[in-house]
Amino acid sequence: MLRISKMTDYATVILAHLAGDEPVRRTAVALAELTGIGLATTSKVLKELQRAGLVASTRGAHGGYALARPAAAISAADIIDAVEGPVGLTECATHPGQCDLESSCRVGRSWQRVNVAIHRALADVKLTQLTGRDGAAMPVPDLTILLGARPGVRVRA
Amino acid sequence: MLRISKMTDYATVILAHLAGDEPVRRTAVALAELTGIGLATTSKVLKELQRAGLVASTRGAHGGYALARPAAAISAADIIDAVEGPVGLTECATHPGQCDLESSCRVGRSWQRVNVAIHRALADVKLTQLTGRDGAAMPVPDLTILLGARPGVRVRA
DNA sequence: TGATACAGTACCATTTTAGTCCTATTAGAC
DNA sequence: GTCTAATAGGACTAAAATGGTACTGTATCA
Ligand code: FES
Ligand code: FES
Repeated sequence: MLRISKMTDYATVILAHLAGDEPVRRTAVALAELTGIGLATTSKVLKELQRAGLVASTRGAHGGYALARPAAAISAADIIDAVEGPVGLTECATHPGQCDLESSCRVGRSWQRVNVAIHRALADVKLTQLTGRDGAAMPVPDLTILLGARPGVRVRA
Repeated sequence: MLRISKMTDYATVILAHLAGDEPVRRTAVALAELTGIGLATTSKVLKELQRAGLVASTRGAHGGYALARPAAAISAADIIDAVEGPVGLTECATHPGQCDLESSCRVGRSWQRVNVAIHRALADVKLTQLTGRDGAAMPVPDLTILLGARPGVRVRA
């Protein structure tokens, strides 16, 4: 099945430790100890998250990292995009026209649609849900794979 | 974003060429020519598809491959599983208990649920839809990410 | 029995991933 | 000011996954 990278998993774990009940600021060292992930790696991940704007950093003494926005406003899709970059579901999807098979292949577009559908689904999964601290059964994101829809026939967006 | 492997894309292209209006049987060589994929690679993919039970093979003269079931009964999930194996979304998901971080990490389970949700979504996307030969806007799989649901609270399954 | 076509698998090259390390920069404390 | 705690940004390496090829064996049919 589809796979998220280890780094993305790390990122989630780290973010979860920053998503306390009120906003906390923690140093990379502290987070490394809390999570059990190697310091260097923790640091690397945090830098990526900061570049992507998911965490805010402060340098110098008493510095550290904190969530840039509330946990409820950070989605699984955000995390994945931050760590893994915006690579598409298929290779052809990202560089259209580059693929040799494109002539005999009517498949690319479809995968691409699956792609956005999944992405959209993941965008509805918030960090609060990933950490499990989100209380009772929440309003379920009514996600609909719109693969079948002809272009423009947006179904239940 | 999440990525399917090139091999999976190949598989889809190949399957698409087997999914004519009525069941066709084609040799690996023919499929390689039709699709533009290298013969060796085509062959490899076909073997995997046959092991997974998606295509049926006949050996010897006049042999070849054909779909093992109607295109409408083959899903994107089937294809991915066949080619990429049953690896989970996270590493921890597949070998529970193996992960060092498992103590400080309450994330694994959640990803796993995301995993099954996506898998379920992909199971509703049929080969007919991937090839685009499925006529008008089809009944949309009413897929629901059930991440928020507490265990047992199955939402709109 | 020979030709055709699949089955299995071992193999290699390339790319991607995971992880480390080093240097620069910023902020605060004394 | 300058020392120290912390992040920023890379370069770099080792290990694994991926994509692709080749070879050997086996089944089927004319
Ligand atoms: S394989 Fe590249 S466009 Fe379909
Ligand atoms: S990282 Fe392995 S269980 Fe969460």
